[in-house]
Amino acid sequence: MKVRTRYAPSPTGKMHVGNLRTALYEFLIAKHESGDFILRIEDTDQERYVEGAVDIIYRTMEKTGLIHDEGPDKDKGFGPYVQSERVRTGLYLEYAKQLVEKGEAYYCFCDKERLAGLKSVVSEEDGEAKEITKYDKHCLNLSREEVEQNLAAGRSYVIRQNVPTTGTTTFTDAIYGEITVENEELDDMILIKSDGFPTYNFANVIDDHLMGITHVVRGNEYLSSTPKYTRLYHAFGWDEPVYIHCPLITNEEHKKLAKRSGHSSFEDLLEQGFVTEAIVNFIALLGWSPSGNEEIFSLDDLIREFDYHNISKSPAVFDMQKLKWMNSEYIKKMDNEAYYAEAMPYIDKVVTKDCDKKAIADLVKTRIETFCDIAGLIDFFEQLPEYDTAMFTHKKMKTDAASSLLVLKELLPRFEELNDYSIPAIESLLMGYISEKGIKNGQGLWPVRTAVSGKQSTPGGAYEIMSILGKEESLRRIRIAIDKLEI
RNA sequence: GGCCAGUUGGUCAAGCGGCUAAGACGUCGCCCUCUCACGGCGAAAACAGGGGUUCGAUUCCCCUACUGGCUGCCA
Repeated sequence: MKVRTRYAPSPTGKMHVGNLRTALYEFLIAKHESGDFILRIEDTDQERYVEGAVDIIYRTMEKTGLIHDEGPDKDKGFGPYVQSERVRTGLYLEYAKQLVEKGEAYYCFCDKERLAGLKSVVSEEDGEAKEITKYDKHCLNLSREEVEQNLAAGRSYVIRQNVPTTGTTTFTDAIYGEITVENEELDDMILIKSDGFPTYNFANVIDDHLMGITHVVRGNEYLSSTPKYTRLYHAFGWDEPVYIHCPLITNEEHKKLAKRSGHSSFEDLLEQGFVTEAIVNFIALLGWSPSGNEEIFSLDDLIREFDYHNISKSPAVFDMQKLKWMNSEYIKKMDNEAYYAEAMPYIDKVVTKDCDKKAIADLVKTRIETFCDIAGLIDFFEQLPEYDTAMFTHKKMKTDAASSLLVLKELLPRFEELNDYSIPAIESLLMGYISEKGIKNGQGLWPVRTAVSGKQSTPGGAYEIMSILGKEESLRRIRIAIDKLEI
């Protein structure tokens, strides 16, 4: 049987990394087996619907390369692929009625007030009070006539699943194995809401079946409601898909990754200067591990390597440090054209004067983890910072204020005469001077680099910096240094 | 509170009855070096606790602890 997976997001805002990982795994499972990957929009909750969220989903999937074979924009006959459109066909209600006929579901006319009366308050260990509701099957006792009357009278209703109060329900998850729960623990969940829309819990089962989905990937948080889905499949006489529940992704405090973490969404990460491929690579490895020791994977590599059986059971902390490392690996491997295109906007923001910005980009390439790091490294090209002459004293370089002053004063006229400020020309001038004086490289180069940058550490050395600054600015900075040192 | 699940170094993780318990990030040290990086080499660092089963448990079973999830006309 052909593998068919689906990514079924609710359009409620940004692309959470947990959702992105789910989409990625669904995509990889399908593509690993040359199967179909379907996009279905689950917008059954109009209250949470966010304008533009669907576009974010499209954009993210395209940018990350998770291209779907079927979806709202690529109807292959299983559509519509948007649940609100499916509601209009009346299909969910039809299926719900089938269950009512079978005694697996029932109409419920209870109002909010009665439901509220069912709540029992329980106090958690941390002192917080929690309300718990379990429906008491009150409306299950309604006779067929009473139901008909209520319906005819236009009373507001929902349709609930009828779960037996005895026995157990068992399902199998590909990661967690066999899980059995007491039916007593299962609430009669709502299938059709009073606004006529199906709940996620119901629509999800119907659509997965109708669309021929073979593997369902979703977060661990659905593990507890899966028995209810199993009952639904059984009630209809349908085969269940393979369930693949993924461990949660948490923040450093081991709490579910929340919006305020600042790196919870794909968009946040892009803003923070991360490369799309690195994000995808990193997320793939959160909760899944390949058979070998390799960690850098392109999407194609992942398709080849991915085996969902190796998904782990325990939650994974979203480790920014490792993402940064991985990002730096991707930056180092980028070809020049792509790298310049990405880096240039960040450089332009800091360096406004005319100079060889590609040279700046080159200097910074092996020194950044994210593109946002660029600004802090190259600010001195734009403007010589205020600095203290103590910086000229360096024990290991065997330099101090006096020796530096001497070096700079001797070098100044030579640089004034020099017209070719290319790296090789500057290098030969400096190295010529150093060997002529019989001093160590550091003794000659440290003062120059310091003078010309005004910083303790810089990307690149004296040659590179002077070459980028050009003759005029280099001389100006050397003279400033001399002035400072002479006081 | 109830139910479900999880627990290998700080983090991601391999392991699937017998190993000096991989690898990666991070940390630290050394080398390279005009600084910072890059690169190279190396070090420290882990099986939550207690019972079983077994000749032998990180691996299997039970209990405890801790963590997380669910307990919505949200998904």
